[in-house]
Amino acid sequence: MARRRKVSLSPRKRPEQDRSRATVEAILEAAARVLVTSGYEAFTTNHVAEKAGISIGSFYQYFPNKDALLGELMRRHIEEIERGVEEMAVHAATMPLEQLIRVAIEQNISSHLINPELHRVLSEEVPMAGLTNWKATYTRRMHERVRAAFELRRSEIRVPDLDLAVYMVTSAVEAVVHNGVSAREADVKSGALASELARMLVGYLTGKATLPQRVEKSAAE
Amino acid sequence: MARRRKVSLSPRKRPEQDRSRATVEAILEAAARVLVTSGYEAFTTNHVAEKAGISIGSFYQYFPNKDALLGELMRRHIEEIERGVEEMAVHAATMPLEQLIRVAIEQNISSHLINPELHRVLSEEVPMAGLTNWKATYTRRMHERVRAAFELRRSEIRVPDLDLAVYMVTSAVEAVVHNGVSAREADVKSGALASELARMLVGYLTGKATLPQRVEKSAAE
DNA sequence: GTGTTATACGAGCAAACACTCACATTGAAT
DNA sequence: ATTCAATGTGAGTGTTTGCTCGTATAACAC
Repeated sequence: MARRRKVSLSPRKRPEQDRSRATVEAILEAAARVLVTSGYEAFTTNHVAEKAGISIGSFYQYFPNKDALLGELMRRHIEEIERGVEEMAVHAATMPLEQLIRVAIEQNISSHLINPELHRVLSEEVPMAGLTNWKATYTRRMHERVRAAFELRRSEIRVPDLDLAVYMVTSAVEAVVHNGVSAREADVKSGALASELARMLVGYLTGKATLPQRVEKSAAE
Repeated sequence: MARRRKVSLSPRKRPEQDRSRATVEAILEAAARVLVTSGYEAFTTNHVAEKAGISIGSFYQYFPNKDALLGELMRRHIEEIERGVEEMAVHAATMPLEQLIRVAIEQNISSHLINPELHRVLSEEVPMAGLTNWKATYTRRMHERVRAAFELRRSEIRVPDLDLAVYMVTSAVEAVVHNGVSAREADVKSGALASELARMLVGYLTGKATLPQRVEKSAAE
């Protein structure tokens, strides 16, 4: 691997005409496709350029280096997720805790289903060293959001340390959903995983555990 | 990066004399040290050999390729963890559910504290492609263990689907502890994280949530 | 001692890959 | 029609790095 020299992550040149904007989009699409179908191992600048149907020279007209491409890809992916979260948050602002939890879990599941394999590769395979850590920023923002929502419902919540509770809940939801998308696909689709997770978290937060509902033979979706 | 040719992961040659056994140990120690101090990026065969104080030629006497070194490192790490789990399991075989959960959580925390940074690098940075997936095997074994423990206590547990519950519990514990070791270090040390996690899981499994205990100003440990 | 095997060495090979550069083509404004 | 900036090209360069192989030394057997 040749040493990466440049640290700049911003594009070398702004595309001005439609032709070049299309080139940039083609690169980003090909990049996502390569990651999804062949994993990070096959993610080389030459390979992406080839799959995008452009020359390697054109690639470096718009991206200063490989990391910049990865960064842009990740930025867009997170942007897409946060759009969904934002919508949900507005809509759910006044919901009671129990319903809020349920809606938030379903929102998280939707995020994971936008492009599951891309999401998996981006969060598991791509080495974070050397590129702005989008994930950490996303986690922090999510933490703040959840904390605010909990504070509005503080009287219902019985935990010794609200910050710790926020950490527990976000960490558990993310892991259970993230792994569940591949390991418990059926339960994700039927809604069983979401139900169980909601029950777990509501019980934890309110101190009043609810008994599991009988789940119908999944006539869902 | 030169293409990796060999697929064999077993050592090329067995060390027979003490001298060579020491070489192998030196390599493995240096490898762990490199991963911990400089991350996977700096993990090159030449670099590891240099840090181990041996020549690159000697390295390839005992490891057919780079992945074999990573594999052996991971195998040993998981072996160490499973020794601890095994001990705990014997000791906790007849405990009531609540206590079992608590002990298991503390066991998981111990595992993460053996060598936290090595554990982090191995599970987050090292690319799994091309090396026997130890993690999947470990997860499967853990799943079976937990399932057996739950079946022994089936009457206390109120969930619609035991397998799903096993997945939820293992997934949540692993994530909360794994991330907690770096993100909530103080709460891990004080035991607050373990308490909260236990409360969460017992409530989820039994349907009877316990109220949070007043946690003393952490005179713990 | 002599022969044999295990161990150690490290210069250098071959492939991979990020990235450059000199040149070609396109498009739009004048 | 001419000009010039925007865009596109791909062979080639420099570097990294996994790994080999010819050779040297140490340990052991007799």
